[in-house]
Amino acid sequence: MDRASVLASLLRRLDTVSKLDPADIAAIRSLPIAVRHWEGARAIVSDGERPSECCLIIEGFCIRSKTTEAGQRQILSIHIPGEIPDLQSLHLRRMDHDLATLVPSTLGFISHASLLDLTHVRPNVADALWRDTLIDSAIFREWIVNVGQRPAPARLVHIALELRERLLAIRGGTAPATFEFPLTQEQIGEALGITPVHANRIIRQLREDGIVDVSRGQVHVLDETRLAELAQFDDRYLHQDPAV
Amino acid sequence: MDRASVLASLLRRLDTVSKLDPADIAAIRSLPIAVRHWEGARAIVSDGERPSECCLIIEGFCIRSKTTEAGQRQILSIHIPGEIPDLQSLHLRRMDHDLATLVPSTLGFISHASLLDLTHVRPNVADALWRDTLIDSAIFREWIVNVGQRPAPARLVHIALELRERLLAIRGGTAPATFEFPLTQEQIGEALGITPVHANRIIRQLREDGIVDVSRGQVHVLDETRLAELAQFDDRYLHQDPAV
DNA sequence: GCCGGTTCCAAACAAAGGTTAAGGATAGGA
DNA sequence: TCCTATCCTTAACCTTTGTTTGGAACCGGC
Repeated sequence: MDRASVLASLLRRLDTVSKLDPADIAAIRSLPIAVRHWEGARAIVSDGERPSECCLIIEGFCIRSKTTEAGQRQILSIHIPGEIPDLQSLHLRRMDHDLATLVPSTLGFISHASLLDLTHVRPNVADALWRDTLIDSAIFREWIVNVGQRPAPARLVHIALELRERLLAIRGGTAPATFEFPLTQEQIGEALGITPVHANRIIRQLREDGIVDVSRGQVHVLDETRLAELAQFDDRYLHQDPAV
Repeated sequence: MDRASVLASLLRRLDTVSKLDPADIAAIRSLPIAVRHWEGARAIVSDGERPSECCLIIEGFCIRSKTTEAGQRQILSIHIPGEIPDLQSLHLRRMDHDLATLVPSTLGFISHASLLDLTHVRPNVADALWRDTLIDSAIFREWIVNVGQRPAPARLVHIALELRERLLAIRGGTAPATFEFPLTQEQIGEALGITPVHANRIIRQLREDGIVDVSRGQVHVLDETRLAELAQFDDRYLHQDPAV
């Protein structure tokens, strides 16, 4: 995925509901972006830092996480191309969590200065970016429900289906039976609030039950019907549809 | 707490970092607000609805929650006077969760139209409100960590200390040993992702251990030192200090 | 082709939390 | 005053998840 098509997917997302006019789109397109490559499993910005730029994912996967004083890490969200996972740093100067790559990635950095400038000159763009951070927030809410209320197997498949849905939104097409899910079992545990040993247990169980196979960084859906029944996934909280 | 002082506490919060000028403040003060009284434990806006106004809490306590298909409720956040718990509805048309009062409350309703208008005319105000929703988001992140990583007793005291800290920010003074915490044990369970029976168990244990007494809608701190040790509460994620 | 690290897998046992069930306290209304 | 509803409390038992541990498989670098 190159820079042009990533900007396209960013623009597509921003354009839902908020009606950007051609000048808004041109202004976003002409934002200065510094493209850099990043190794896998490397920090982009860390808890406590004060970044001066935001990071657009052009290619790859990133995660946000927080580590407790006791040293336990909780993964907060998974991010895909076309997203700006640290947009909040535009108005929250000091990072309260970590952002890191999951796999080797191509990132585009946009300075806070140019983004702030743009939002002040073009209220439509400000609304669209604001809305994007609000969807981020809606995903956090569902993540709380997931970790707080669902049993571990349902937690795993819910997160997997959310990721598939979001990949679909930027790539188009129909829901694939196999898709990328580049987390180790340890990271899956950190996302679900369980130990890696237990993550292994439920992954094995889901495979044996013929529902889904999570392995080697991929998800293979084995039984779409039972998967849907288990996950109880309803995509309304992603606010993808501009009509509603 | 009357309307003027609530607007004052709202303004104080919005004014951190974002530098509102006198005209911005005057514009916020002259927003049309419809004040209404609400019973306790009543819905304000519900999942799926499309509200046309936002709700400023003038007096009382509110909570946001989501209910799964299986009928389990997860409380997502607790809100206090001076906050606008459904500000996100300004750009996310359809509610993806419920907002309800916890106790009898006085609410001030502000139309989306007048708020949108204000943000378009005054970029400073837009930034301040945007920032407010980003802090909301930061609190969700910490809530995920709480539910995902901490054992149940630490979860409870962490939430209690967060609430005390936020009450302090609007009321001023020093941290009180006793403060309001108007949740039943069932609601505490819904907030922490545990059953009411287990909530009762840990509350009793914390009381027996002489750490904290949670009862009759109040928190009484018995041992500030051991409480802090258990909660591992660090208020940085609340982004209250304009200097950092 | 070997080596050291990571990841995955698995079993036995321990602890935390869920379930069910039932009695007791409290407060407002008839 | 009694009645009723809600909340709190407790106990016994069961299920899920954590802990500890060890081994197998895989992979990149030498």
